[in-house]
Amino acid sequence: MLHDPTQLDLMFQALADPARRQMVNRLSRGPASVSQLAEPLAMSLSAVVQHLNLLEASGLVRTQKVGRVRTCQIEPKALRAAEHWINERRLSWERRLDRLGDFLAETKDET
Amino acid sequence: MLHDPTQLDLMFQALADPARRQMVNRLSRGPASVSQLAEPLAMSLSAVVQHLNLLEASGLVRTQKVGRVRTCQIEPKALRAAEHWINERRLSWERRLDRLGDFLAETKDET
DNA sequence: GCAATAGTTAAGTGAATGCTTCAGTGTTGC
DNA sequence: GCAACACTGAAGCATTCACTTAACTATTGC
Repeated sequence: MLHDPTQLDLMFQALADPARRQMVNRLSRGPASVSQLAEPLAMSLSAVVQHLNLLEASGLVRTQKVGRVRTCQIEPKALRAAEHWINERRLSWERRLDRLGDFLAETKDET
Repeated sequence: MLHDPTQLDLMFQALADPARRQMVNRLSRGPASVSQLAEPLAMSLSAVVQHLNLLEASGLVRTQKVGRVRTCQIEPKALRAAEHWINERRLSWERRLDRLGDFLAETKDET
C-alpha cells in the first residue's frame, strides 16, 4: 500500500505545486497551524485550506484539530515512499550503466 | 540551478502523471524509442510525444534523434535533484524529532 | 452573552492539462 | 521513385486546477 500507484499520483501531484512545497518546507521545521502556514503565502486562507486538504489526502501531511486550531505536521513515511520510487528508478538506470561500463572494459581487454 | 524552484515544479509535475511515471519506469531499464515508450500505453502516439516533451522540458529525460527515430534516456541528475529535495525535508523533520526525544529524555532524568 | 479568532464550505471563474484527430515532415528499404 | 515508417505539430475539446469571494460554524477570552 506504500506503493499504491494512485497514492503516488496524489503525492507527486501534491509536490508539483510551489505553494504546497512551501508548506511542506515550513512543516519540515516543525508543526504549524493553518494560519501559520498561510502567513508567508500570497493567497487567501481559503486557498491554503484547499492546498492543505490536498496535502492531507496525499498522505504527506497529517493534521489534528484541538479546539479551533488545526495543527499540521509532516508524515515522513509518505515522503519516504516518494523518495523511494525515484531512488529505485535512478539506481536501476545507474546499475545498468555500470554493467555497460564493465562490459565495455572487458571487451576492450580482449583486443 | 539544480535547485531552481521552477525546475522542481516541472519535475514534480512531470512525475505526477501515471503515464509519464510509466515512461520513466520503462526508461530506467534502458533507452527506448518513442514508439517503444508508447507501446504499453493506451493512448495515441501524439499524446505520448506530448508527455515526452514535458519529461524532456523537466530535465528528467534526454532524447536524441538519429535518422527518423528519437531515442530517449533518463537523466539521473534530475532524478537526484527531486530525490534530494524530498530527502532534505524529511531529514529536517526527523532530526527535529530526535532533538525533541533527547530533550524529553533529559528532562525525565531531571525528575 | 458576545466579539474576535480560526477555520470551513460552496459556488464561480479563467487558465492549464490530457487527451483526440488529422494533416503534415523527414528517413529508410527496396 | 515511392511506400512504409517514425515521428511532429496544430487545432479542438472536456476536465481539472488554483484560485476568488462570501456566507457559515465552532471556540475562546473577557
